[in-house]
Amino acid sequence: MKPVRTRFAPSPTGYLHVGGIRTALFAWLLARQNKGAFILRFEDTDKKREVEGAREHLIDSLHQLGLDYDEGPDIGGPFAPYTQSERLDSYQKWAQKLIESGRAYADPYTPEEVQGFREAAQKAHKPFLYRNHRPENPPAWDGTKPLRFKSDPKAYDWEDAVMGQLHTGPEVVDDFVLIKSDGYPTYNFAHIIDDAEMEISHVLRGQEFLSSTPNYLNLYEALEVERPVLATMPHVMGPEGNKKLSKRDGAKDVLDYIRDGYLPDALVNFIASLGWNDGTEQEIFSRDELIAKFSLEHVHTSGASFDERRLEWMNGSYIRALPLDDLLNKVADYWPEEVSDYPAEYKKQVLGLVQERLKYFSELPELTRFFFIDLPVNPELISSHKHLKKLSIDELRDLLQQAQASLEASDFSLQDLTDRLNNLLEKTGQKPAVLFSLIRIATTQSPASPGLADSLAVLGKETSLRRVKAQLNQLN
RNA sequence: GGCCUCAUCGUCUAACGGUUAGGACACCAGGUUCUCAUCCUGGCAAUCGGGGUUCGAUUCCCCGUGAGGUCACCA
Repeated sequence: MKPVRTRFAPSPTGYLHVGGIRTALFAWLLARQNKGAFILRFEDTDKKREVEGAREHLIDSLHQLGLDYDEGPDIGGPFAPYTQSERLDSYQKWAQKLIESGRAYADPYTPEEVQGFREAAQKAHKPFLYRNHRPENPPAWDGTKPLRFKSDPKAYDWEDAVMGQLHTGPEVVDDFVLIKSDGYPTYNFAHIIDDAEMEISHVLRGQEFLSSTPNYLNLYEALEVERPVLATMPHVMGPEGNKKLSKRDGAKDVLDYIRDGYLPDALVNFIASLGWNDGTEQEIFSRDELIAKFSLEHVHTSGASFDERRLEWMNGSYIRALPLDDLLNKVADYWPEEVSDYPAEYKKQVLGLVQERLKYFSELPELTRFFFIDLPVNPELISSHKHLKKLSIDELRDLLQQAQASLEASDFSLQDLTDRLNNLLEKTGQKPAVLFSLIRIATTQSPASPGLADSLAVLGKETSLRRVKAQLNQLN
């Protein structure tokens, strides 16, 4: 059995969105499952489209998600270099071989002439086939013209590890460009050569390459190289569900999710669940489980649309499962600015109270700000409260003064606070919905907070009473 | 337009000829001494349409319909 070697081969033209990273994830899972190798390769044969900094960005994305690769542009490997623009000699060598065997020829037409053929085909509502215009006596290839593949059109039946048995007729095989007039190979040529030279065993890629696969099969034959296992991934669709997820339509950079405080494991779990499932009702998979259970046979053939709410839920569930100390480390950069003077122990207590409310880390400031600063008294919170708005100022003040008196005598242990709050309910004859809401608003000045006794215990006596007093001043 | 692929709740999906078509997200209602959240309980909600094959079709076949992809010197 040949070793499993998979690759992720992006072009450095931008960032990775969820759809793009999924192909990388599946290739990575397959490699790890089989104790094989996962390879990163840059396909930078279109210099015009290249984006400054994209390489670093792509590498960072893989690192952040924990998709480690064994060979790549920055770490080298037995088949280096792993950047196509540094492998031009290889493409030249294989191109020569095709020329010698009569399977490649120089394209004598100008781009305008080819464009003319294309438009004529379009007008006639027929697919464009260059080979219908194949020149009878092409000039020798001097490198200034495109080099085209001389295809051998025929029908193909082949097995795709995901799609199953596939069939196409000869009408889809064409004379595509191998090497452009600028000397760089096309993707269609370069990736075939690289995959062969790098001994890639499984090629995973998106459905957009399905129609060109027969061309690749034709080229494999002409090159006399063995073809790898082909596995075609369905598209990840946008939230509308009707369009391939794309940067154009605002698909988010996976690094943005990391920045917003999504956990890599949650992202990986979520992305894997888009188009793959182990056949059971399991939803949450650890990374090790994914490696153990992944299989191409269970990758779906239909596209899945990306629902961010489901990702939020999943991330929240990962956050809740985290030991508090781990969570504390991970959220270190997400606290509100006002946090600087507070000791780690205090932050940990606060975090313990909001852990189950956190869907992603960047929510932390809005959830915890009142633990660190006195927010200005906001009369709206009472005037728009469904119970409190019915009470008079005098009633509100009276209730709050009773609470103040009791809290002044408290040691602010959670137990004592709980007892006192219960006593206050009895003494005032008020429902929690009234009394607790009032104290909660006074001490947090926020529409929502963790439980009252918990919050008071963490805030401490001095802060709590200071805020009660501020609220009382406002009620006078 | 040609070719290719796909089709179960709004969304992610389970059911590889026999189930009251299951789970999860979202949503709604109730419970957990207040809010938000967690947790628990309950609810809403799907096999695109039409033909076959079969004792029996979500499942197999055909035809429609719909969706996506592709037809570049982009990948």
